[in-house]
Amino acid sequence: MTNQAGSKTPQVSLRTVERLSLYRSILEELNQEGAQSIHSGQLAALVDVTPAQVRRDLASFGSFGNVARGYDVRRMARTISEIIGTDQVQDVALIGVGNLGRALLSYGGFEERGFHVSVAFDADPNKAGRTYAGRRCHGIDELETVLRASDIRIAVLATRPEGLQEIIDRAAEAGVRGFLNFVPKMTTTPPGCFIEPIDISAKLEKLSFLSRPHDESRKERP
Amino acid sequence: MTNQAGSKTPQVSLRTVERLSLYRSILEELNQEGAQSIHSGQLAALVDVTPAQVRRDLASFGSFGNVARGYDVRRMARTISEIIGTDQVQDVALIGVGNLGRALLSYGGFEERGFHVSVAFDADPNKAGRTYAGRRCHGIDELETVLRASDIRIAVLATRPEGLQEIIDRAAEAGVRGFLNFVPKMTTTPPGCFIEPIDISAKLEKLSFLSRPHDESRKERP
DNA sequence: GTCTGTGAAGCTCTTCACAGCG
DNA sequence: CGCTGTGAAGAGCTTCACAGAC
Repeated sequence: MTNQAGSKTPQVSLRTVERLSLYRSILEELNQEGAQSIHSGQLAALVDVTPAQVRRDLASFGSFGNVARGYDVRRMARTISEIIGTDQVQDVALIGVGNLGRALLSYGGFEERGFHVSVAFDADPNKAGRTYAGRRCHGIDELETVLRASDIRIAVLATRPEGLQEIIDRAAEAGVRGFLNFVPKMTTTPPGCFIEPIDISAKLEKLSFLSRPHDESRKERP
Repeated sequence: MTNQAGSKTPQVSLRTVERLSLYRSILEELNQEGAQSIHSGQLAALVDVTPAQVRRDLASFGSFGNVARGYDVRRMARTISEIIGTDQVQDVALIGVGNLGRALLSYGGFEERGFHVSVAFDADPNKAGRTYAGRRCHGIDELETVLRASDIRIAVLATRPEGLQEIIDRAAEAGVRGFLNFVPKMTTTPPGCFIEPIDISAKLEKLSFLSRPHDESRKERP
């Protein structure tokens, strides 16, 4: 299927990657339940997309389907993990230990999916040195040192809006490449980095728009 | 540009709505700072899209720009609020008062954007009756009664995965149309409803993919 | 000159539909 | 048969580029 000659282009589209996460968690479940293989149509029904979409997504990094049996559940889950980069547990930093930050520290869901929040930071001197959900909270002044020492590449941002950009820039300088940003504030992305914003209020606004009284004529699963 | 003859189709695309949220929060800020009007290029720079995109988005619900002055900041913010449906404060229900739920209750950002978490529910009988961040927590058995009494149309889901679908179906039955779902579990959307999933681990997986070592040749702002 | 609103082009992602294989 | 992988068509969104207004 010839991507580009001898190039390093993986050419998996972002939309595809987002669905790969879905496929993987479903496949992981199926594997638990003892399923060996699955057809594109079945997987499609479980994640609510078309069978063609599933086939294309899975074919986008090579062909793994067997005509008779469909896709090997275990193998496909493993392959997706390798593509995403979660075949080994990754350490993640949490910056900002306020209400949301503490909730994230207590949240068990990350571990299941291959992420471990190993360090926490907060600008508040009263919080630095304390322990939250088993993790010691460092002061912001230790940001570079600790990030570098732990070789952290992904950080979750849950600070106040003030000074956010500076924290991003410093973390990027210390080797962090991906930021999951819960702070509703526009940011500038340092070169080579990626910021994934989660603006909860914006999602509510989207829902508000969708669920206004009128507005027949719209699909349910946007 | 003729949408459809005399129909009520607003035909604002979902992508556009998501950007409208952005525009609005920026416009609100600008208004605070005393700005009267703004050009598409300036707004575009602030939200990191092309000027053409801004013009098309804003033109998608009628023309409001003045050639000389650009767009009226105050008026545009108000118009967007009307489109989204946040021109009046909307009551929102929180279902599930665990770590994440409590963090959301303490989060002040909703009020600023026109949402008020007015009621909370939890399946745990120990939590029902207690008060969190000033809101009384109801038992799940009161779901229909309270939702109906408050005429709630949007709910935030932060429960355990078990029983999630039943809660969604019951809430939908009680008039809720939009769900902001933090629970990482596949759900079936009741007819006429909208579910906006926020899967934090999936976002981390996306970042993990993007920030793998290789992978030159990719834009920074996905 | 500057800036908006918008046809038309371009691009990306999705779906169709079928060859090929077991 | 039924299913995968995929060229080709389709749908949707973005950008270009320019007419018209000032």
